[in-house]
Amino acid sequence: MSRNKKIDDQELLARLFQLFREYGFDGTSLTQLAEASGLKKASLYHRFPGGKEQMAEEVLAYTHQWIVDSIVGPIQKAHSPTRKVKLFSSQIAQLYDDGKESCLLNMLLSASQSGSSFAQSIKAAMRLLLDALQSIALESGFSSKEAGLRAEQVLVEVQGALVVSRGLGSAAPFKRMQKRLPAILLGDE
Amino acid sequence: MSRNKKIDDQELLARLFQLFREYGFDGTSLTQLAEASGLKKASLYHRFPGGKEQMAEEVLAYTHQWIVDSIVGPIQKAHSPTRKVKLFSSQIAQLYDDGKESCLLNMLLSASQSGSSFAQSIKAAMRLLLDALQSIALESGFSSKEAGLRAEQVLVEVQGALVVSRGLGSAAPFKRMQKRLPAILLGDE
DNA sequence: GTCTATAATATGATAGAC
DNA sequence: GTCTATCATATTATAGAC
Repeated sequence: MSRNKKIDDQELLARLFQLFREYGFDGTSLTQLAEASGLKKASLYHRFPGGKEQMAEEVLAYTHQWIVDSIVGPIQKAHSPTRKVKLFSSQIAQLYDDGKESCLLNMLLSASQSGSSFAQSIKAAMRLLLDALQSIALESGFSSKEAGLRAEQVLVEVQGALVVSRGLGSAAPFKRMQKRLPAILLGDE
Repeated sequence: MSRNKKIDDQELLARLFQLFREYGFDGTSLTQLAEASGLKKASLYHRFPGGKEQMAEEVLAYTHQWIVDSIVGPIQKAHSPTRKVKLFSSQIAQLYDDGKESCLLNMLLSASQSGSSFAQSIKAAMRLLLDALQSIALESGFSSKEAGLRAEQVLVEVQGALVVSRGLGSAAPFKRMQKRLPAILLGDE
């Protein structure tokens, strides 16, 4: 029934995701989005009647689901806090290509005030990550409050490492951040 | 001799800085830059023949100097590592308005690949901060290598806290990050 | 140094055929 | 669902008067 589609929704969103995360909302043009997807502008508007803004919103939803499927899910299934941290570490390394790629949430934060409601989706995605991280710290024996603080610290370190790694043009800060994660979440300080 | 200028260079750059840091390079239009500076577009081109790109480059240079004058300088003059950390903490709180404002370096990182050489200026500014932070850790008794790592960790935490604070719409992560700084740089862990 | 006026182009978006 | 063609507007940038 939907074999008329030149490109399926998942692959389409994946292509748009790449552009928005590299150039941000304002830095990405419909021409780029059309080229990357292999569709003409008018076709993109057929798939996203809300235009560029809807594209970015759906890319955010796509990212939200990626976090659920590739971070939250696997972590829940892992059998020990140590394994969970390792999983988290390897999954973000994949998502950000060892710190060479930026974070979509950070890139769309700029356009957040521009009327649209990216802010809400960004906040929801961050909360998703915070909850997953807090559950690890809880299982490690920390109090609920302390686990929450450590989850936040991890999110801060991840986001910061991405900025610094890109700023310095080196993956080293990201990798060193990865090494600090176990101590923060498991408490081996 | 330059009382013909409607607005002096420092004030002009300060206005452009505000826009670039809030909306990024692509998100800031010449119309906005003109309005914020009180100059017409053509006048902006007279001051910045290289156009918007030159404006952003000079704003980066302006930021570089701000770091030298308001971070590096005061830290050098402070008499103890504890005072230096306090100074750093209060200066970044001022620069980022307690985490409510974003970092120009992060915002211009997106446009870095777009041909221009923002990357170099961003890297230089980060190195400036890293050097100042490392000098504090060194004075605290850490080895050169360990001091370098802790300086990097602080920069990572600052950048990350800004992203997370804006993402969650709360100044709390930034403030909690500030509380962690003394332990990292002075070693009270 | 600043201005009005304007150019050249890119942008987001739509109409209508297939 | 995708396309060609097109629109209206916003964008960066320049020419030339004051």
